[in-house]
Amino acid sequence: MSREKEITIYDIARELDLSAATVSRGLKDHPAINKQTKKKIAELAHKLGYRSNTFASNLRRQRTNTIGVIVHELNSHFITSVLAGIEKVTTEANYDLIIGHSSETFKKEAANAMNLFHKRVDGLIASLAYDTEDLSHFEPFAKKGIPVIFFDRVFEEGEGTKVVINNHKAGYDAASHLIEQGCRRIAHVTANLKRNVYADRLHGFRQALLENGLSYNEKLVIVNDLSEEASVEAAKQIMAMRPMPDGVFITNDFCAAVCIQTFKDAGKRVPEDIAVVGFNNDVISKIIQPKLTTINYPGIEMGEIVARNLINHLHGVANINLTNTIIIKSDLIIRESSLKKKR
Amino acid sequence: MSREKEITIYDIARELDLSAATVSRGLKDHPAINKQTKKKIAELAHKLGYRSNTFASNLRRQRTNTIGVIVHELNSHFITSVLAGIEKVTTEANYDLIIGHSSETFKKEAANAMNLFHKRVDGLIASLAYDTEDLSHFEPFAKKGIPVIFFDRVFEEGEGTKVVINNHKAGYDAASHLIEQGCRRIAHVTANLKRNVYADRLHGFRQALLENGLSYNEKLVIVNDLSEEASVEAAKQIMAMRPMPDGVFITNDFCAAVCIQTFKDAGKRVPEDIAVVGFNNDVISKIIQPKLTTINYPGIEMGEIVARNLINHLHGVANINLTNTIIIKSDLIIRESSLKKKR
DNA sequence: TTTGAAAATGCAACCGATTGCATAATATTT
DNA sequence: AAATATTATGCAATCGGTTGCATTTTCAAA
Repeated sequence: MSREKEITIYDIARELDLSAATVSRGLKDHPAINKQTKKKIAELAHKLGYRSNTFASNLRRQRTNTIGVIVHELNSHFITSVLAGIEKVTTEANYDLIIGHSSETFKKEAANAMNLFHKRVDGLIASLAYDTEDLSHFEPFAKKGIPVIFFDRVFEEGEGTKVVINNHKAGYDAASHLIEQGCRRIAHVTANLKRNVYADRLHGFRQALLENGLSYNEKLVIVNDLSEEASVEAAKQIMAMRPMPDGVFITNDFCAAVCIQTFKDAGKRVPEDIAVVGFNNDVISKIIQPKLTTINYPGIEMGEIVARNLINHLHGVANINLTNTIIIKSDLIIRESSLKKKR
Repeated sequence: MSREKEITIYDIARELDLSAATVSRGLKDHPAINKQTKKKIAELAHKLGYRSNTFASNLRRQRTNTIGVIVHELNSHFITSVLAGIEKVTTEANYDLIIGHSSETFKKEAANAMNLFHKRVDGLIASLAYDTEDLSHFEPFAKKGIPVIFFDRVFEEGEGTKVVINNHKAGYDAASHLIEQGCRRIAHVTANLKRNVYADRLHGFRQALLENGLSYNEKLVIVNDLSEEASVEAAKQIMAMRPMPDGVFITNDFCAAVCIQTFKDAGKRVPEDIAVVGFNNDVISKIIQPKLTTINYPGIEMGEIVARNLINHLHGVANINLTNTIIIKSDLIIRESSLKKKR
């Protein structure tokens, strides 16, 4: 394990009988440097295994070329898609990424925010945890003028820029589809209504009912934490409702999958006895039986849009403080779990 | 957006009429500094909103207190568990984490490795991509004496330290269980046999067959890439085998779920017509119908062990170059998909 | 009061890349 | 050949924390 000495621009400068300034400029293709010189520098740098010292550079330049991302979880298809989109754009723009996840807790979210703040990210992208109820942990960023963009799980009253899907429309579409399939008594399983995504979907859901002459009944709305146990429980509650609902809009595919399983275990048929619409278009939606009708989020596009906006702001070609909300469209994907009418 | 000035130790030193050296030592609880002084420093630092400049510190100390992690994917329960374990240990030891994922391609894995190398991580933890066939991209680390530990997907011939589960035993257990359930013609769906995890499972599988007086038939072994399409295809191949196998050991839960679905669509009953054992104990294994018998990896423990070993090495209290392989046990979790004998 | 040891603090040289400004080298024009 | 413009390079300060060694302060022992 022979520890090689670290090569610096000074080593290169000495060997080529140049100044460190020239080497520094040469390495980053500065126009004032002679092409021949640049070539010699690049070659020697490569030969010696030179690697730029980011710390020295960051220290001097007072920026990090790093963007922080805080997500509520990693193990969802949607989130990894968004990350892929962010990654694509940031990589192209030569920014590094630091990803933190909050495991859906406010505490870890705040800790992550502080951590990224201390790491001096140039910008931050965040999706809020399940129980986050104020944004004070992002204030240090605002004070230092570090841009923050929220996506998906946002705080509607909050200041910053937000990128979301039209959750209201998604809820409206889901309910309309169920009604169109002949459902007349539709339940809804959702989560923390303080979170915009869930509240908006509920509003859309409700509007669709009312517009179609159905009544909106709060007793048919179940709020839980979308865990496995809670999902089983929700399914049981639904089956115990009298009369039993003939359709349900469940705001999460995993939860929907568990509910369907529970329905089936109890001898109910999906979609005949009860039609189900989920949310997210997670991998699971295509594997379960019957395949799940769901709402598709364009994760990659969302990630790209978020990242692009942030980077444009950092480059000064746009200002996110002028934009407030960007809405991305989402689609209903119809599969068997909701098809009462055979086509 | 008032951009606050950044506070440095010099600001604190000036205000308290101390030297920067004392402030620096005071902030990190150096024993030579007077308790009163430390307190004053800490208070003022807090009051002014001081944040340490990592770049200056890293530049001077020539280390980063950062550990790099390269995984093949993020969206698996196993991987996120491992990450949680790593995170726990590294956080306690005050190390930061940079996580990169290769999307199962060698190319991205190598790019990630270079990136982490340039970021000067103090150590690296990696699980190899599907198609990685040599470890030359990790050589720069070796040359600089930066420790690298591999987990799960490793290169058995490779130098470095490895942490794995006993894949041979897992394969053996899976096959033994199927045999014990009365299966006599058992197929196996697996992936790239150059990857240790798959090769070892196959060996164990084979040994169990032979020990139980069954013959090992290569024609019953399907090698694919575990994608959705490949899984459907594999299931069809199995159904086309004559006579059709009465059991199958599939080395991935997702693939197993798709196969089961395909079997059911074709009118085959699981486990009556064909018993299925998966691998990973992914969330999905509990949702599908019938629930999937599978092998459980202790992800969190694996992450903790990997991280602990790395950090001990960095702290000089252990030397990973002396250890070669650490094997963690795994268990067979029996659910309905393999239970031919009713209990 | 002097002395010695222990405790607390300061000095100053790093770490390596960047960049405004000055200067040198070369090319172009009179 | 001299003067001017153009191109290429160098000087030196700067970013902010760290650390070996020197120095000062404090306090107890002689």
